[in-house]
Amino acid sequence: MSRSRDAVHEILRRSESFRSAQDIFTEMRSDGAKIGLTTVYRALQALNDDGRVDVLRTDEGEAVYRACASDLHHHHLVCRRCGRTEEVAGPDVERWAEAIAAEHGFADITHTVEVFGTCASCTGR
Amino acid sequence: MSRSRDAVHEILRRSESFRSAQDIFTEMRSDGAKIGLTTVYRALQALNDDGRVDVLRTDEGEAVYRACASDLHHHHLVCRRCGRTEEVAGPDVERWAEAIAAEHGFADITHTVEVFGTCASCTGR
DNA sequence: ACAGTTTTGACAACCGTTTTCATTTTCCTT
DNA sequence: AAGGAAAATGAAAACGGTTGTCAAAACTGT
Ligand SMILES: [Mn+2]
Ligand SMILES: [Mn+2]
Ligand SMILES: [Zn+2]
Ligand SMILES: [Zn+2]
Repeated sequence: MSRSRDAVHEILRRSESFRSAQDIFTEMRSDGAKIGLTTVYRALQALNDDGRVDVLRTDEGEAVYRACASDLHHHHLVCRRCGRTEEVAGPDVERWAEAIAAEHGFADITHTVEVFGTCASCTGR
Repeated sequence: MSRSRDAVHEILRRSESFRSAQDIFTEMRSDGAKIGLTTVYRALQALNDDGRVDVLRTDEGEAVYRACASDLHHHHLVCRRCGRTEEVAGPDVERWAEAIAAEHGFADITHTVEVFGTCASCTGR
């Protein structure tokens, strides 16, 4: 797997915010690329397995993807209006998750933390 | 809306962990209740609107529900093995979310924080 | 060039959720 | 109690995102 995986990754790297599979598919097609929706899904899934993209679920249950800017563990601050996304580090949250888990006897911890809000430029309008 | 909403709420209150709509529907039917899947979905949605149940999405995108033990804002510590769930308060996380959002000029903040791990009794085996 | 392997994409199948709509139940006014 | 408006219900169809199928196409090394 390589040709189309790179193409999908490239789209994601050029994107400002999270994108859905269908969304990516549509853009590639209208750019003249001859790619199938299935392949887009496969590429996204492979990229995610390799830790090169983050995936998160919208409240409506759609999976949206974004190329990670940093290789390190991080979280997201997403504008619910325009989709703009900041990657933020959260040492405090990490510690909290570990502590609260230990306190309840839970091991082998992972966590999901997403913050949603209205970004500065969207607040103005 | 009332009869079936209460029934669904009751199922949830008796449950130890998060339950899916289909799951609840199956249990109610095999208990002899004459209820439709649609009504279960409507009940869950109403209960969630009223803040009486929490909903979260599994990694597979299925919505799972649980009656809130506390009326206050809280988060979840979920055993990925057996589904056991603890409700945990996180003043530190709340502060962190507010701070990180303000720092980036985001307003009108909400956040989702879920911690997954293996609970004490599941670790033993 | 050849055979073997991997990748691809049109299409169908899937699964959870929502919509539709006709029927039933509940509630309110006589 | 009777009648009628309003809300609730459920079977079935529609929907939307995702995954599976399978034959064709693109690579791989020899
Ligand atoms: Mn990221
Ligand atoms: Mn809860
Ligand atoms: Zn914005
Ligand atoms: Zn457990």
